[in-house]
Amino acid sequence: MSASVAVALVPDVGAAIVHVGAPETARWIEWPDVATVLAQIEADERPRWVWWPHDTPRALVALGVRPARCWDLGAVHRMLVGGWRSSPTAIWATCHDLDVATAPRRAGAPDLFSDHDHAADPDEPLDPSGHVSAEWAAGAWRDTPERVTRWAALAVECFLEQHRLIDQLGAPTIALATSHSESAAEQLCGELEHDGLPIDLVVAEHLIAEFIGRRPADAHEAATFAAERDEAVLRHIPVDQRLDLRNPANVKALLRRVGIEVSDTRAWRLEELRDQHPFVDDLLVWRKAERVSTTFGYGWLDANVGADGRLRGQWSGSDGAAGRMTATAGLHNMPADLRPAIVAEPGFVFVRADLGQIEPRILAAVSGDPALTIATNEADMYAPVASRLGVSRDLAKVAVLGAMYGQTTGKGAEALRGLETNYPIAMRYLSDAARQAEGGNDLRTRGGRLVRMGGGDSDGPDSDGRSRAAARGRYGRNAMVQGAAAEFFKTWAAVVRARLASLDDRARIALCLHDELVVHVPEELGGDVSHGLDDWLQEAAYRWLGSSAVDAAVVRFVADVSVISRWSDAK
DNA sequence: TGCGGCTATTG
DNA sequence: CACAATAGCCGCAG
Repeated sequence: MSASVAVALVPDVGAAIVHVGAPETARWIEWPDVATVLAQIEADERPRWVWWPHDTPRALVALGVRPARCWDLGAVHRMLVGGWRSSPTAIWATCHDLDVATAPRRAGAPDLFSDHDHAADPDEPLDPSGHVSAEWAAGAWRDTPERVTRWAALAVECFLEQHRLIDQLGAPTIALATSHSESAAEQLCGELEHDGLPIDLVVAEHLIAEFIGRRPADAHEAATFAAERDEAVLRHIPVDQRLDLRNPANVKALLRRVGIEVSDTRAWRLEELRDQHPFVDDLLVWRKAERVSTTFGYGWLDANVGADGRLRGQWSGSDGAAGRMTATAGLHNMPADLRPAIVAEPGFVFVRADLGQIEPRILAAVSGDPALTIATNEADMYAPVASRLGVSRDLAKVAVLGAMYGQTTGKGAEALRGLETNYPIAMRYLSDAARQAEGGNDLRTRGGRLVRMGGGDSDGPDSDGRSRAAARGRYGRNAMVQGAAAEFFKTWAAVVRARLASLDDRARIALCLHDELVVHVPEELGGDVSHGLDDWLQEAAYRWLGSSAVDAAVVRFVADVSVISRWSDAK
C-alpha cells in the first residue's frame, strides 16, 4: 500500500504536507516551489493525497498537478452521511461523533456584547466543545504556515476516522472502493472545469442564428427581435389586450380563443393538437426559439465559452440524494440541436462511449436477481425480458423502467405483474427500498452512500400525507438504482482517467454525462482509446462488482463506442 | 428580493 | 409524464 499524504494548499502562498502515520514529516513549502515539490512527490511516491474539500483539486490542477490517487474528505463525508454538506465543520463533527448542530457559529463583527474574556485563541483550531473553531472553518487556517500545517494534520486525523467509520458499515470493502472513486471524481471535476469542452463558436453561432436570427447589436435590438418573434405568433389571433406568450395562463387563454381547452400548455400535450389550429404550431416553434434565446443563445456563449474556445461550467462530483455528477452552463442539458458545435480540436478526435441500459443492469447487480443477471448477457437485455414475459420488447422496457421509477399506472403496470413472477428478487429489492423510504427510513446504496429520507416525518392518514409518503417511496426506490449507477459510472471514469494519464498527457476526459464519457485525444490515439474504453469498462465492472464477480453468473456491462470529430456524429 | 409554479432541455 | 438534474421567466408575498 502506497503512502498517504495530507496536503493543505494556499494558492500564491504555500502548502503544507503531512504523511499519514508520520507526523514528523510535516513540512511547509513556500511559493513558488509548491508546484515543483508536489509534482516531484507525485512522481516519486504516487501517494494518496488527502485534502479538505472543494478548493484543493482546482488548486492542484492550476499548478499542473493531477494526482493519480486521492481522498477527498468531503466526498467521503457525503457518501457516509448523505446530503450535500461537506464543510470541514460537518466532516470533523461526523468523524468525532459530534452533533453538527452544536458547532460554534462564527462571531459577527465586534460589538458591545462580545465576550472578550472568552475570545478564542486564533492559533487553536478546536473549540472547547470539540468542534472545529468557527474562525478556522471560515478560513483562518490559511493565515500562517504553522496553521496550514496543523490544518493538514487535522485532515490526516479525519482520514483515519473516516476509515474507522467505513469499517463499521458492514460492507467495508466496497465502501472503501467507493471512497476512492468518489474522490477521483472530485479531482476529475476540477480538471473538467479547467480543461472545458471544445466548442466551435462559428458553428454554434450559426446554429443559434437558425433559431433566433443574427446576434443583436445591443439590448434594444434584442428586444426588437424578441417582439418580432412574439408578433409572428400572435398575428393570426384577434387580441383585445396584450397577452404574454411567456405567461402560461395567458397562453391557455389564447388557446381557448381558437377553441382549444387544455389543463396545461406543455409541449407534449400541445403536440397532439398541432393540426387543430396553426396557432399551436406557431406557439411550439416560438417556444423553441424562446428557449434558445434565453438559455442557450448568444448570452450563453458569451458567459461560458473562453477565448480558447472551451465551454466551461462548474462541476460537482456527487449532487442530489443519489450522488450523480452535476454540471452547470448547460453541459448536461445542451439541446441536441446545438451538439454539432461540439467539435474536437485540430489533430484531435473525440472518443465517445455510452453505457447501454445501465440502470436495469445495475438493478440486476445490486439485487442479485439470477434471472435478470442472465438477461444482462444480451446486448439488448430487454429482449430476453420480453420473451420471458411474453410481451413486446417496447412494453418490457417500459415495464422495467416503470418498476425502477415506481410507476403504478399506464401500460407498464400490466406488465409489472409479469416482472414480479419472473424476476421476484429484483422486484423485491425495489419494493423493500420503497417501503423503507415511505416510512422515512434512510437507505444505503450498494456502494455505501446514505440516502437520507428525513426520518422524523410522520405523515398522517390524510391523502396529502399518503401521497408524500408515496413520493418518498418512488424517490428512495429510484435512488438505490440511480445512485448505484452513478457510483459505477464514477468507477469507470476513474479507471479511464488513470489509463489515459499513462497513455498521453493530452488525452483527457472532456465530458461526463451520467452514462456517457466523451474523451478528447490526439487522433493517432483514437483507435487505442476506443478499444480501451471497453476494456476499462470491464475492469471497472470487475472492481465494482467485487466479491460477487466470483459467482458463476456475472452481470455484463456494455458500451457503445465511437471515434468522431463532432459530438453529434455518434450513432 | 425570495420563492413556488410552469416550462424546457438532458440522462 | 413515473426518477434525477440546471435554468429561465412569471406572479405573488413580504
